Amino acid sequence: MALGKDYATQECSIARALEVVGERWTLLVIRDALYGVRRYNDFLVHLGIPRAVLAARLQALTAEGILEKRRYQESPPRDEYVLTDRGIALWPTLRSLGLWGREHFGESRLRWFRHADCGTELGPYGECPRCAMIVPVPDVEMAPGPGLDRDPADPVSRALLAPRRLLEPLDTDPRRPVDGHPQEPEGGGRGPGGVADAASGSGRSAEGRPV
Amino acid sequence: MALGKDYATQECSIARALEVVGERWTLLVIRDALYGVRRYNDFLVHLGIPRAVLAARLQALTAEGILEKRRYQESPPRDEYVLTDRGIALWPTLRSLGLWGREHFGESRLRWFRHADCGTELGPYGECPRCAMIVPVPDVEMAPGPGLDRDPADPVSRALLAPRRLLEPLDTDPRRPVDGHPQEPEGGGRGPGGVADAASGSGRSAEGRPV
DNA sequence: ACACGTTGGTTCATTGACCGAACCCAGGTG
DNA sequence: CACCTGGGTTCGGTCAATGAACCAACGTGT
Repeated sequence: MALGKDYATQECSIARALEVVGERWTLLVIRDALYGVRRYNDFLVHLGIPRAVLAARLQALTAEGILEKRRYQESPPRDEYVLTDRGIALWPTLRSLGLWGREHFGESRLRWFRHADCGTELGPYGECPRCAMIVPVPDVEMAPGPGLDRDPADPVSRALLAPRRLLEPLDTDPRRPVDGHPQEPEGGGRGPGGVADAASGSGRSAEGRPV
Repeated sequence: MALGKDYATQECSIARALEVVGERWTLLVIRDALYGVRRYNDFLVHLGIPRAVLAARLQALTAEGILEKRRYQESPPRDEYVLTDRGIALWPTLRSLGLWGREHFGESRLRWFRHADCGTELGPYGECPRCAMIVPVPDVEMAPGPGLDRDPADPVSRALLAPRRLLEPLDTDPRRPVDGHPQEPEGGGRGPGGVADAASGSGRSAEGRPV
């Protein structure tokens, strides 16, 4: 990896982490993966990243055990890149970084993050203030804020406008069948409806509060 | 800044943040600043960063309001770079990133971070489990762990071996007069009553916040 | 007086990463 | 059989990073 030569002399977990995710685009790829992006082409159009760079990043992240490449259909062989636990564990870091960016450089709020179970907006550490717990990543619901463009050009941004849970597979092609939900085997009335389920919770939006 | 052209199209606070701190070396400079490094030469020898790159990073960080360049002596004019509140606010992000690096790629523990008031090790979000509060950055005490090299080559790493609070100015030159900051004799056992300084009390905005 | 060290830079040639565009290939589709 | 889509690889041009050298202001030793 590019940074290894120099960062290796740093005896520091931060430097070690940056060797893995510190290159350009890498954290944005992981962010997109948290948002549900899984396919090469979706990363490509959403990030506007050069193809060669994206291929290199996906390969490196797979080699580091942050993404997992897996085939989701055979007939025309198609692969998707899914976050592993190691990748999902970066959520607090990205949450923290995004919060810092908004507080110090953002003019208006672009996205809300709420606890899907109760609709309460997450605190700075990804906790639900009402439930007094750290919200598991699949239970974080993402919704567009007032500052977000309501009519983006690319289909991935368009698909991300609907309120949705983190990690929920993004479907930009309606013909593609939704393969069984990897997470949330929870029973309470929350069926494997995917996008439709998240949209049905839009009535809770009034409960969100600005920080 | 280098990444602005492409990241600007990303409507995302994470991308915004990465425009500011996403370039190579930048987060390591901020990490060192949190550890108490303040002088050009100390950054240089500790990071092993090319001089031109360090100068560019320090200038950019100063322009972004993350560092503040200030003169600490006149006779030979000498400047130091000190973290602003905006820079200190990156502590949770760096803490989170370092934790991820250690848990997933670190073989042994390199540093401890404790609540200086009670000696309890910090939790994953920078909180003190015993006091049930987010520990203000100047009250975080850093101590070397078992995996850290006990006899490093450069004087900055050597100075960082002593247990010390974050933001406490590092002094690699014993002749340098300490301006208003009580200086810690090396190797000293330390108690909760110690150092009460840390740069005009910045970073205490979250003091006592329950978690 | 004068050489030399320290701090904080700048300049410069070389290297390496990033960039966009073009090309490629396997497997459908009309 | 031409053409489209997904998922890449290849290739020249550009731009930033690198390390070494140079610079300048000030102090210190002799």
